[in-house]
Amino acid sequence: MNNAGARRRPPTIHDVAREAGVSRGTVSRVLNGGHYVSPPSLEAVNAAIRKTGYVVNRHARSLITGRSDSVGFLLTEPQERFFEDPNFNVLLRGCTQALAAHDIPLLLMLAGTEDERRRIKRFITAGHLDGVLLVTSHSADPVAEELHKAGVPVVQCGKPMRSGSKVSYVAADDRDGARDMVRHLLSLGRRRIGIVTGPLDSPGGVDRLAGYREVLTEAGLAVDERLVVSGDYSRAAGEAGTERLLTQAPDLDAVFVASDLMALGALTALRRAGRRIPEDVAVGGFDDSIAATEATPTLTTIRQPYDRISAEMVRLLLAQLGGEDPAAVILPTELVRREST
Amino acid sequence: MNNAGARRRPPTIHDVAREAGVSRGTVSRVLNGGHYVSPPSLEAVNAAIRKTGYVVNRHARSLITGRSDSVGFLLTEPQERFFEDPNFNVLLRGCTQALAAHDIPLLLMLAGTEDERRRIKRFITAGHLDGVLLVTSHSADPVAEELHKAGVPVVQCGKPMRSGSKVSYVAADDRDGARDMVRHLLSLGRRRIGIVTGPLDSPGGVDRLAGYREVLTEAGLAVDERLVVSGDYSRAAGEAGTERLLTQAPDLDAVFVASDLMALGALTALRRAGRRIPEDVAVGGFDDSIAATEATPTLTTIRQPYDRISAEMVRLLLAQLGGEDPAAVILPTELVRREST
DNA sequence: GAGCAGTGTGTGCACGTTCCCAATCCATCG
DNA sequence: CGATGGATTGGGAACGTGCACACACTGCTC
Repeated sequence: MNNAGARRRPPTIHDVAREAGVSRGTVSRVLNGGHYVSPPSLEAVNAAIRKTGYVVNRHARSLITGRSDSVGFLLTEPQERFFEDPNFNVLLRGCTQALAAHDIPLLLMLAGTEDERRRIKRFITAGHLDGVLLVTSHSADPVAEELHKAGVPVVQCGKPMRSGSKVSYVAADDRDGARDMVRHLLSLGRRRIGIVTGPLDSPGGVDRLAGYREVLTEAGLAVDERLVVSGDYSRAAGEAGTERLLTQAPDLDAVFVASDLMALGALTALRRAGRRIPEDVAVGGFDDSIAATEATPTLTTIRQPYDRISAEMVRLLLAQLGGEDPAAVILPTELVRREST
Repeated sequence: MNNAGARRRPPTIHDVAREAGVSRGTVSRVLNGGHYVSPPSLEAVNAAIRKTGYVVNRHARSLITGRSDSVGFLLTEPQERFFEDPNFNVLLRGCTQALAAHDIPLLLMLAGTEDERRRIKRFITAGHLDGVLLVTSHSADPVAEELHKAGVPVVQCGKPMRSGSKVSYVAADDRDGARDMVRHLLSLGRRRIGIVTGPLDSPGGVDRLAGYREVLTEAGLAVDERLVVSGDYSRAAGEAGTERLLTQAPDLDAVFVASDLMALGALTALRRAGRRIPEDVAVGGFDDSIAATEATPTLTTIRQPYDRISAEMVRLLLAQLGGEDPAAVILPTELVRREST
């Protein structure tokens, strides 16, 4: 007889208690920190756990504690963006690993359509999740606020649009990063610096543009509005935006593109227009995603510390679960110089 | 007073029963299919559910049913590959959505290191998951077999290495796809066709190579071993492999590269060697990933129906959960012609 | 030696659900 | 008219755990 496939009934806390010669209560105490347990009991229980192969039943525990000991990773973004943009993956992996270190499973929730959003919102507010890590690039999204209002701990990636919001978030210092890049371009002697911005309904997009304006003004250069076009971080937008720039200001000698993915599009557009990079036009990106090193030429960019961002998101969420108040973390960026400037 | 953040106690099945004027049992029956419930009761219960906003407590349910009503998506792959290869994302999204349609949450588990593998294996075999969707590109991986032996339903993406295995899997018809591509290259008049294979410890890699050999032999061409090098689906391997090909067989006029990602590397290597694509060397990829359309020139490739693959994986898993036996599904591929040939 | 504080241990209850069995109702049949 | 049986309903028990409480024991103080 082949009985592979027949799952045996897993050992319970009772089995462990019997094996160790103690009561359920003592086993439970060992499982939850080991306070008020004598050394002999502790040892006996641990031995029994090893022997029986006991693993706590999370459902029974959750039923009584009211916690689920799991968190959700919510991505509210059109589906194509998820494939196209490697940054989501980096964040997803970072969060998964940071949580794994705490033995907390991560539930992946993709809310592309309005229908999915509704379903997911109901799932979360039903109390099936202790908290939510939220990733979205158009931060006007009300979902963070809604979940927070419903009493669900949330940490958002990127600054929320509404300034009065009490939602936790982790973001890179967009404005400072933009300043660094534009100063770098100026230091190369470039004076006609264009910009393809991020979405201007998000603080990330707004702040990068603000840094650009600030440095130019500071350098005594008037901001020429023909050098400013807006995009949405996608590759296609980078290409289209750069084409507009070339039309509006054919004399540009540098472009600051607010995401690496858009910068790839910019390279395509510039090459098609016969401009050499970086000789004719220097190109600066933002993110330092995997795309930056794979591009030809490799891309000078502003590095966002994604590994730290995901680690901080998890840290803030766990802190909230521990009763602390929501908080904000701004992380520094760094200029990475490569061939495109 | 601001009491946002105070989660109210959610309504239970008792509340619904009281509201509807029936017993818990009746509510439970409505929740689980509505058999043996009179129309008036059914209506009353549904009204009460709407009124109270009741959502079933999955933990309490799982505790008694022994099911968790959630499945895991397990990726056993070095971490970099997860970022680099867009195909994983496509699969991940496909599975998430197919499961969402059944209201089944997906837990993401990334097993890059040996330590993570152990932790995850313990988690799964502890019964916290009803089943596992497994994605790996080196299918010699014993984890599928192990989980299956432990009684956990598994569906693997890609054919397992061990032929005696009873593990469910979904795969594209690798051999047939390879045949189509090589026939296509032959039809263009190419006669010195190189190949950069996938990992040869996986059926996918082996089968694509087999298809290549088969068509060449069928066409009366001897297989020149200098035209065969092996890779691992990564971009870097594609570049290195193509360089080796150019050294071993400088007269090649086409390359069949066993993944689109490797094909990107091949384009780089060929361009560096001064070969025009497709005039001097035609390049054919495999996958039809997002990379294929973003490459310059765009890539002729063999389309793997990823959307159908993920849908079938979920279907097979749910079938197993319903008591059906493991099964295998092979899906047809399709040649997509673009600029590189 | 009684009282007390602190440590260690066992037990009953509750969490919210499903499952199972018994009870009831009603229509049909002999 | 009683028996039969299917449809419908209610309620007890159980799932495995954490928590509150009661109790036992120790060592110390007065």
